Amino acid sequence: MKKNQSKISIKDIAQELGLSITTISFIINKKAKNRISDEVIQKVEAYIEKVGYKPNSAAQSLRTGKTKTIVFMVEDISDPFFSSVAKEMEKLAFDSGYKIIFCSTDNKKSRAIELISMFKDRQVDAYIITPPEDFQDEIEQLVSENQIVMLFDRFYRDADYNYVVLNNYGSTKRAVEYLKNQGFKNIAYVGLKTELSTLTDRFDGYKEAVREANRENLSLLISFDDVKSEVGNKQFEEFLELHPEIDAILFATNNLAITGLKILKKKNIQIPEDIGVITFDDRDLFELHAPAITVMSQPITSLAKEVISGTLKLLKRKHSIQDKIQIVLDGELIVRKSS
Amino acid sequence: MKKNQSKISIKDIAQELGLSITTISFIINKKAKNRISDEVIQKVEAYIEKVGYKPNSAAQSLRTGKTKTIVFMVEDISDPFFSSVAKEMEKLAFDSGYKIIFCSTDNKKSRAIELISMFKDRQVDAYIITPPEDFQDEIEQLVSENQIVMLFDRFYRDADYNYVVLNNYGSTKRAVEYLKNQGFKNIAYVGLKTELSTLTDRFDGYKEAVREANRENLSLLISFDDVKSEVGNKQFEEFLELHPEIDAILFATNNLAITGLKILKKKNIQIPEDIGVITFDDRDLFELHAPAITVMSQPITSLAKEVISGTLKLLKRKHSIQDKIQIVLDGELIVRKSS
DNA sequence: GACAGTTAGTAAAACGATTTACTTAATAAA
DNA sequence: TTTATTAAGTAAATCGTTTTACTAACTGTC
Repeated sequence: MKKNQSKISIKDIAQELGLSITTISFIINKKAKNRISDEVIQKVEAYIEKVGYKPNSAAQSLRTGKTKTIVFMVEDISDPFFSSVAKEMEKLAFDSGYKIIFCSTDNKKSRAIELISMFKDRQVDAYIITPPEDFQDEIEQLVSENQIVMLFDRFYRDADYNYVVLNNYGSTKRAVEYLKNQGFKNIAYVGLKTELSTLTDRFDGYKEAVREANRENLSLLISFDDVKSEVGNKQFEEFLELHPEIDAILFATNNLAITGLKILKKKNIQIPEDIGVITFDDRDLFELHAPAITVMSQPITSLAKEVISGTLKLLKRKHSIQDKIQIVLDGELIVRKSS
Repeated sequence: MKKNQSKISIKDIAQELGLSITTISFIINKKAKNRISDEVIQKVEAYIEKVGYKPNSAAQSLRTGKTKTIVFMVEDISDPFFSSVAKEMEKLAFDSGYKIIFCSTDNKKSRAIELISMFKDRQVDAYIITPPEDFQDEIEQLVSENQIVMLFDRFYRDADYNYVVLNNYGSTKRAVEYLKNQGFKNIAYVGLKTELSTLTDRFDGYKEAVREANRENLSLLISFDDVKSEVGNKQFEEFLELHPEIDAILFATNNLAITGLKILKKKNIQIPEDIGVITFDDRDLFELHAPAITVMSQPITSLAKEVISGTLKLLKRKHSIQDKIQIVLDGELIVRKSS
């Protein structure tokens, strides 16, 4: 009674109740209707409840080929945006009986390949991926192997995959137009030097907005690795010196904004008097900042909801040759003191 | 060649090479020495490499009872402290062939119980847990079922479990002493109303430090649910009004500090001229704040390293009746302008 | 040349579920 | 009474590993 209690299997239940394994299995899987009498069903269910039986998931996986596990391959799980989404996703998935495994690529292609290879061969039912740069071949490969793949945060405009992303183009355009309406004339864009759709779309939105306003394109693109380094700082400082006419800046990511705000503070530039500021992604830091920073915020909860419900929908499908799930959500402008 | 390629098993390899399943398995598991000829070993390894065979983990789990999975049950995965630790942990664990499943309890006992029940019965090799309040019985239960349990961030002083925690008592004491040495006289403590060791130890450290300095205990404890609400704001404001003598505040968590800084700003209290500030946990927000905030920072990387290496050590043990793994790390004081 | 000892390998029983293809008894239809 | 139909349940194969307990051939020793 001490050591043996460790595990109770379907077989034990069958033996105890004088039934066959098949019968128990049918009942557990709700396939007992028109096969097994209500009386027996009740008896078995009561017994299962009583002893707290839980099926062994390894055995289930082996037999069915499904693991009830979803991988969420993210750029960086310690980034507040991704970790907030992750938290919401986790909850929704768990309630549907799925576990989520998170992993960070740091936007490194090699790391991402490594991770996918770890999960290959059916250890996982679906992949939710924020692909690093130059990753379309790997996505294509995964899809061609009939894996379920959902892209998140970034996607490939020319290819037909499942995705949930922000309307980066439109949201950026709206942000620039807001700045314009506030009376700012020379609006600069500080973004990342990358081919990720998230950032190229934001840049395109900016360019279109300034074009429509007959204004000059004043932009600085910093490479991903330099954002938090001295190199990035220097580039930003030089950019400011080169363009004294700038009276507002749109930062394309929260990390860029943090770097930028440090420099602005250092140079004693007043916000919003000297330069107005707006940035992507809300963080409590921006609310607390002096002055509080206007942001284009991503709808975390809705994004998470769409990603999970979409992925679960894909998991339920019999044939993969159906319409793709493609969701685009708008950002929300939260106006504060900085612009 | 198209559909059948889906999976390749040990059996296929055995057949293809005219060997037995056993032989292949031995070679894969490095148990072939003194059993199988080098020639055969080489041939098999080459073939495995060539076809890119990966063992089916469900079958392995079923047979061995191990899932190569660790659960990290955390208070809130979207909290920067926990998500930073999570990221480091994930990396270390993955490199040892373990997957990590994260989940958030929101410090709710009921949610934690729910989650544990989901993972019960060997779906998981080990639990890393930041227990919510009043959770010792559940931990005890888990341990008594011979599950591997590692407590993180908080622990039970009177019970003998595995844990990795910060030296909260000593770190807080040091922080107070630093304030004292900086010339602050009336040092207040703003903490959480909770029995979690993390917070009680910090409070104890504070009390001891002011006692040694023959100073008054000026403290406010806010309950967890009120921190980000109006109730919390009001309590803090009243506290300040009640104690105009306060010239420095130690915040016990970053969330408390954020709330507090908002109020201080609203009341136009100058930092550090009117009141000096120091808080637990470093966040980029504190560095960027005007003025930059002095913090008692937790050694994220070391904490993650200790947790994972400790857990892996436990996983390797044959007998659970060995010494517990109990690690206590010191915080690092990062001095900035606020004190 | 008989015996033990080593070397190189294999057969087969698990692990715990799911599922197909039965059996048997009772009922309804002809 | 015979036959077809339905209801209620079960036997056994299978998923892909790991591992125990073997066999068979060879080597060396006395």
